[in-house]
Amino acid sequence: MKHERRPTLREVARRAGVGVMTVSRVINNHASVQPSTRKKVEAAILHLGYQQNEAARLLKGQRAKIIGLIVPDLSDLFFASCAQTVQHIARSHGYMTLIASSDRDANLERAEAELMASRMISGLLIATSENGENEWLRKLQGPGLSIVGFDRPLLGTDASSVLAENRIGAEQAIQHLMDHGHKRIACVGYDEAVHPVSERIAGYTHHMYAAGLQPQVASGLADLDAIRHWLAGVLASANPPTAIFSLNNRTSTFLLQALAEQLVRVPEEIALVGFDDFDLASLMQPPLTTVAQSPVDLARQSINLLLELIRTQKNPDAGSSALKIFLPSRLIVRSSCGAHKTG
Amino acid sequence: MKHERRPTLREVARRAGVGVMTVSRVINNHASVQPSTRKKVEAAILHLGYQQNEAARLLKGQRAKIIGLIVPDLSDLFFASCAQTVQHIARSHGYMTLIASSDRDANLERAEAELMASRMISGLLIATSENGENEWLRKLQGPGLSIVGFDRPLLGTDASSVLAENRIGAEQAIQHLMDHGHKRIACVGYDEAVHPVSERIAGYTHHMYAAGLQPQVASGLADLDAIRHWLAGVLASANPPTAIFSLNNRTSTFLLQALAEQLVRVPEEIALVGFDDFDLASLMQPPLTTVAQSPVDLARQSINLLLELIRTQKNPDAGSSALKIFLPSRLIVRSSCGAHKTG
DNA sequence: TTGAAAGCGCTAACAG
DNA sequence: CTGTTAGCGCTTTCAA
Repeated sequence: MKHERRPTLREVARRAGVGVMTVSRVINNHASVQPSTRKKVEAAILHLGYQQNEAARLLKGQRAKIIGLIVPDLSDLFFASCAQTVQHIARSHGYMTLIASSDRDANLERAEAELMASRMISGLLIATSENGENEWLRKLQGPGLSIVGFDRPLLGTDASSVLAENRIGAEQAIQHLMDHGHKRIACVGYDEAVHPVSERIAGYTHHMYAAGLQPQVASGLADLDAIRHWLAGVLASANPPTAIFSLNNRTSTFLLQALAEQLVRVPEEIALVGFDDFDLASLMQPPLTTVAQSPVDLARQSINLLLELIRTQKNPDAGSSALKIFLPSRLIVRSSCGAHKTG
Repeated sequence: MKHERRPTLREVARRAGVGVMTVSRVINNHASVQPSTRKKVEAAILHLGYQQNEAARLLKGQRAKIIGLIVPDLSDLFFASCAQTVQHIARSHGYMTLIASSDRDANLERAEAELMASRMISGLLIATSENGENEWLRKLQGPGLSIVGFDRPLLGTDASSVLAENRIGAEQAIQHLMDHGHKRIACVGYDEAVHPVSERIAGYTHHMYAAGLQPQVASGLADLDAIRHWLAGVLASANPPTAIFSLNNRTSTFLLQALAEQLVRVPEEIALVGFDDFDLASLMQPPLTTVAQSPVDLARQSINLLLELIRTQKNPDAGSSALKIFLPSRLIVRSSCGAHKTG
């Protein structure tokens, strides 16, 4: 089989009996082209199966019809769902998606972002792992490259971001527990440096204080053993908590496991509410009450915003400040909180 | 802030006091360049922070340092883990990764693949959703574009693929159940048209026959209600199965749920082994015995093979046939199969 | 071993 | 409204 070169603009032009610029104009929906001419050109394009050569466009300084997506960890189901949605919507707008995991490393994230930028992507969607100010990002935000943050704000830049209502979500959870009479509510988890988690902790803490209760947060507990150890400790204390607010879905399942091991009945002896819903939450024993946030909604809003920025070429150079869009979180009441009685 | 153009080959050449071609040669490690010249050029490159302009290279017919990855569903944890690994290894070799979900649609898959190919990617990694012959893929396999399949073979092409031992995995599971005295073993699941699942069914069926037992497969059961209905049916039958082999991890969890609802004790009354391990399998009640296959290994082997093909530019045009690499699966014995006693 | 020239396919700028 | 020209930054070809 012979290697067929793809037809070029020139060939289309010749076949349509016009100049190359006319064809270029037709393709880019530029200015006015006589309808009759346009017809001829379109016929030729169709006949030859012409497709733009992006490399040539790039060389002329145009942007690639590609958006970049950077997440902390692609094998995290939350971000995987985001990626699925982003890619889906991007495609429907004619964009392909370049993906990268930052492995929770701000330096790697920066390197990936710069690599993407050097490839002339049109937009960058980023769930940053940079917990501090993001100075380098500002420099990438050149003309033509739109940037949107999601799940975590882009501190120190004027890029907009789409975030979940982590504070309010935590308050909902705590309030629910309070409504059921709990006063000693512990807060457990890890990754407290990342924005969503720190917001949850803040929501918890403030809400406890507001109710005149003493917050009690145990952070840095990332694995089952750490949870076991912490649990044994509080169970042996004078006034063990009657309820636990778990900051991550991993800790939620570990807590369930550890509580079962220590023969603590949930929710009778200790109630549990976890942040972040997950597939199997309803199949746990007992079914887990969670604060849910939808990765699909988050991703949809983010990519739509990004596409909108690309379309309008709104360069926030003019000192416009970072817009923050918050998405609601929702308390899904199952059994582990004690609101429904199990068996 | 002024928009700084990136330095070009010409500028490097001028600074080094040589011609552009010399610089190009240095960059591409071409033929012989006088060491002293090379030194000067390298210094200039470093000083100016020169980076290649890929668009220009593409225009000259070179391949982009990009690999494409197509999976059926990015929000499936198995494929998400693959994506994470692929991207990780690709990056370490200087490649970025373009990703797409085919949404289990062979036509969409084809469109994505062609789009990627038209972007001059160097390699394509694909877990195909085309259950039949893959004629169009053959045409993409031009010179310069290497293709590797993973998880599912690329039928009708001479592209190699990396697969899991689905048949043997199923046999392991069935044999384990037989070793514990089970004779009436049902096989339940869905997606029986996709290669890995059909292989599991084949493994199950053959192994049952080989042991002189009657296979009993119920397929197309994709949700909890379907599972419930099926279970109620078999429980009411004259000779209900004493063990179930679940083809998908979704069905495994649904079965656990349905069995609990019908007050069937696992593993005492019915034993259960599921295909595909997952994060929470060990935290289920009872902990699930599963046949595990590692997405990380699968992805690693696949991307490494692909990178090797790219490196050697092995064009299988010469009629070399599709190589198939099989990765072992592993039976993880927990409690649901009855080998360990719970409580 | 090195350099000069040609041109990949496209679009911006200018002519007509 | 339409066509011509001039490169974008690189690599291939050919000459020195």
